[in-house]
Amino acid sequence: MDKKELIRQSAAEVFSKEGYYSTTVKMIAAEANIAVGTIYIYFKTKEEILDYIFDVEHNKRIQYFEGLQEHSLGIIEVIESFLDYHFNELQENPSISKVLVQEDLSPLMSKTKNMRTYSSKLPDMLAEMLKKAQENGQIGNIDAPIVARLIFQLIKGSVYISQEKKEVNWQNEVKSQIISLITKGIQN
Amino acid sequence: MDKKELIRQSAAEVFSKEGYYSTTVKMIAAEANIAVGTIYIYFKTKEEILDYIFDVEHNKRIQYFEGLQEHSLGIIEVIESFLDYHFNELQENPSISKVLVQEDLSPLMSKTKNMRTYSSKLPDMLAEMLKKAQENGQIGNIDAPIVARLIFQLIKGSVYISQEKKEVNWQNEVKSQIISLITKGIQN
Amino acid sequence: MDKKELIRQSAAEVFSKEGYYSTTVKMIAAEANIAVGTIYIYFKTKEEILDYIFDVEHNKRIQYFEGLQEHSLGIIEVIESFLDYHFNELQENPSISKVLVQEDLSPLMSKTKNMRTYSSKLPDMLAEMLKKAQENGQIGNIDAPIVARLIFQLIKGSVYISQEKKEVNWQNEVKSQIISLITKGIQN
Amino acid sequence: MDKKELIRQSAAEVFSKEGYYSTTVKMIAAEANIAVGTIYIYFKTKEEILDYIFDVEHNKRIQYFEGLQEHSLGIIEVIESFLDYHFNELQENPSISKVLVQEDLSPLMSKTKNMRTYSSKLPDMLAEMLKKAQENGQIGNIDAPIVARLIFQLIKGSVYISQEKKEVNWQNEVKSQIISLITKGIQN
DNA sequence: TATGAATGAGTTTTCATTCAT
DNA sequence: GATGAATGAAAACTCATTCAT
Repeated sequence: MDKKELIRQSAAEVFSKEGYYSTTVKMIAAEANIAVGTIYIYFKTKEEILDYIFDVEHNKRIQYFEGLQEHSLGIIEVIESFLDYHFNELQENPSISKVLVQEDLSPLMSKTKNMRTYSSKLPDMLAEMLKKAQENGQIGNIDAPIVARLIFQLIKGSVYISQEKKEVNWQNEVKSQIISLITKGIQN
Repeated sequence: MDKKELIRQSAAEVFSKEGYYSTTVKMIAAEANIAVGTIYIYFKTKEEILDYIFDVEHNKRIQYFEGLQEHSLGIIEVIESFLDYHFNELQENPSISKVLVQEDLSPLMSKTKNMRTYSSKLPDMLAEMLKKAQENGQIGNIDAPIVARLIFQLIKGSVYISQEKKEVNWQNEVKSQIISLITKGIQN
Repeated sequence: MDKKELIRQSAAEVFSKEGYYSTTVKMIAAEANIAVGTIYIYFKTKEEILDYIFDVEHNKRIQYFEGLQEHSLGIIEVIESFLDYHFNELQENPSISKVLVQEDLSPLMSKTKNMRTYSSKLPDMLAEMLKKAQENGQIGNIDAPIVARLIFQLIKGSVYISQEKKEVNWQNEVKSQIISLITKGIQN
Repeated sequence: MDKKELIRQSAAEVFSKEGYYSTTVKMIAAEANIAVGTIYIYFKTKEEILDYIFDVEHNKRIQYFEGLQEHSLGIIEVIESFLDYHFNELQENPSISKVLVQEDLSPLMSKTKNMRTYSSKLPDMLAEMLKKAQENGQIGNIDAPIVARLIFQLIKGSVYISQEKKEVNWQNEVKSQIISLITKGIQN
């Protein structure tokens, strides 16, 4: 397997369990079954690993989002689709999702470029879509940029809420409640 | 002024600017104009300071919440009141609010007992109120515990969204959009 | 004893035995019987310790030199005096003298500011004195700046030559040969 | 070109710019356009490369010196010849000369055998010649071993002095001042 | 021979915590 | 109680050296 990829996944695994700051590079190396030095062949600093995790995941989401736009779906369906994607990822890659949410929610914590860049790109894309839906009369009179951000807060928050109970039913319930809240919330 | 209180506020100030892990005890001492050693008279560890910040703030909020219950307000008014309280705090004590949200959102990150305890207490209280409102027919058919949690995610998220622009108008707009989203979202 | 002074001397001791690069901060701490961390209270980096050693020693020499100028001595006496001072230091503080010479001779090695600044100041002062002596007809037709530098090379070199044999007689002989070489060398 | 020779020159190039300790084996490999592993086919350790540079250069000088002896020149001419050789090398192979002088001047720094061996061999040969010249009455009453060493200090020092200005004139002036200083210095 | 990814011991530096004053 | 110098464990990161290809 590609070493960089191995490191990315191992790092996410440990970050999600311990948090970025409590994770040592040695831990990541142990998780990946490689030597510390090897990590530094692929990444200049520990922070760069976190950056890379964001890079990859955000790009995946942005691409997914862009893909959605081509299908001329209603705004509700778009949000629903994205939530599906999100919950799917959460189940398949719980560690990476957790890292993504965890660190993204503390923008004050890290000064990394990537994190800042991405953390507004996705909401901005959604805002754009909300605006169009508004012009089409699909949804009510809302402040698109703010509501877009609120929606992402709900999506991110779902990671924590999901964690409280492990049952699949709970996760589905969380998703359906978010959908319901948003659907009704953006109507006129 | 009470030393413990001085430390709490100074710590919150620095935590909010630098994040918990990047803050050194020396920085807190400098901010408080006292010696490092003094901090260790009032707190056993650095983590205990963070704990204490949570302790105080959560208690304030819980008390405020309990106070609200006595006034037999409608659920929407309760939420609105709490949001008022929250945004007021955000303006008066931006640093403490930021710390509260920042570190609370990463339950995975810190192993502190207090934080875990509190982070579900407030949602549980709100869930209780939502349930009653539901029984009264005030609101629609929702999953109270989940929705309560989602509402708190929105409140927490508002700290970040508020930060994007400094204007008071923006803050008011954020608040009103949250209210609107929730109000419509929990109707039948 | 002053801690900074203790560190300076301990560092010089180890540097002189092992060389700057082969010396670890742990070694310095061990030599000084203190903890590594203590060193970092007084110095920001390992390099700063070297810098400080230079700072102190060069300043001593510059002051000594300036003191000599007030006594309106002949140029030969000045050089002789400085050599006396130099050999005296060499005997009393062999480690510091060695470090001084060792690292000063490798200007390419360290990019430190102090070292560069000082390493030409002393020769420049001597050049000035040589020039005046020349104008007075005390000495012959030489290129003052170059000869000043050559004289310092001889002085520095004497540290190594002195090391070959430990006998005091050898050291005296080295000194007297340097004096003789210079005295005759700068005559007409 | 011979690989070992290529490595020697590339290493000298980098050593002269960065100093021995700040040079990594990777840098040498990059300079030579070969792989790190290749270096370890020809040299067992990094130190051995430095050793080899000394080896080659000292041998060149010793051979040159031995060649001089066959021409039954006067001592002054011998020194002058050697200086010519030295300054010529300095212009043609500045990097190697710098390394030679830089690292050789710190016998305390490296524990290498070769360096120690050579650093006294050349002075010893010169001392021998001085002694004979003394017996012939060519020069005055000096301490041959010491003066021989002082002469080499001047030669080595010239590398640094030469560096201060790039003009050829300056280099010539340095050489002529050294000759003059020695010539007059060893007369009776 | 030649390669360069992998190794891990060893380095500098930081910082929570202690304790003599 | 208050101080802040001292501590040393632990962190991030480096780099000479090895070895499978």
